[in-house]
Amino acid sequence: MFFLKELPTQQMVEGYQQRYPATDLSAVGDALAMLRQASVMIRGLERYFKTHNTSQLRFLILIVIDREPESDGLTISEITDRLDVSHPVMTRTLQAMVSDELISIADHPDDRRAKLVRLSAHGKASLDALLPGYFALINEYMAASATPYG
Amino acid sequence: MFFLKELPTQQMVEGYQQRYPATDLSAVGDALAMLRQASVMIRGLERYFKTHNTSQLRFLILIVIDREPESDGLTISEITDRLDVSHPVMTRTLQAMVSDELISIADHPDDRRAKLVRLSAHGKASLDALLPGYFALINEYMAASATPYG
DNA sequence: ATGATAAATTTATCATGCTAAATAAATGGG
DNA sequence: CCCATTTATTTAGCATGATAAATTTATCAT
Repeated sequence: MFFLKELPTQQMVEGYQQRYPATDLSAVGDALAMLRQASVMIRGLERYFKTHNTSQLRFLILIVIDREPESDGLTISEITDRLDVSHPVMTRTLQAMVSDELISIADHPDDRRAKLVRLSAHGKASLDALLPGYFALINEYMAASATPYG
Repeated sequence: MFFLKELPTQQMVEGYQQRYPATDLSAVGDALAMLRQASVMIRGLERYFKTHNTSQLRFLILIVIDREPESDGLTISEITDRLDVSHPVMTRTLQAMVSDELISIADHPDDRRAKLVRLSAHGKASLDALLPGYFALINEYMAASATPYG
């Protein structure tokens, strides 16, 4: 998360420029603006998920399972590979999602170390219920941030 | 933080489009790409701060105090207003920074509820030591993500 | 076969974000 | 002046991210 509410003024960045001449000023300004915009959006999305008693991570877990319909479930490691979180966080989150009956976790038929995670009907329904609001919210944020007049 | 490593393919987004026709597809694609880019950058920046025994929040606290040289310190609320974190997080972080002698916290002369936070010489030196690498890292990320050939 | 190494998952613990509520001081209307 | 409200900060406790290390099973070279 990036916390700075008011980005540095041009003047301030130029002050740093004098001290650190190798810096590409416009790149820094663009980067800070992007970090701020992304942070505001992520906050908005997390708020949306929270009002639906879920979280972005849970939502993305549902998505990555759902978007590979040809495979019969994914292992925990496969899900972790596709999402940039640590294994312990994945373990804990999946266990909570089993409690909430969004997914099922079964033994892997070919590898006794591994487990297969599958969407439940409730999980699939939950994903379908979340998607329209998710897309709508993203569209709102992008429309709000579009530069007027080009 | 946005965790999805591989963004949805065009095909997949179009699949959703059929189900949710009001969605602006290109805006969603742009948004997901931005969220991912920002997340990767924030991770890189946090890693940078961690190798210097600090964090992005501490760094930004130093910055917001430093960038108002005309005022003799800021109150805790003023710092919190400029950075988008909760008051309890600010309290805890400032206390740790006092322990590390990066800042000083003194009674406010005009308001006994409030406190004045000032940079110490060590805090100022620490900020100066962090800035070049910070700008360099941002430049790297922005250069890496610039679209080749336009 | 067996012993070393690698892979999948979990446990333990820490770090850092949050909200709700407590405390203390300032402010402002009667 | 005094009480109600507001403001500044802190305390308490929860949620969710991380890393390090443990456990179990698989793989592979001998």
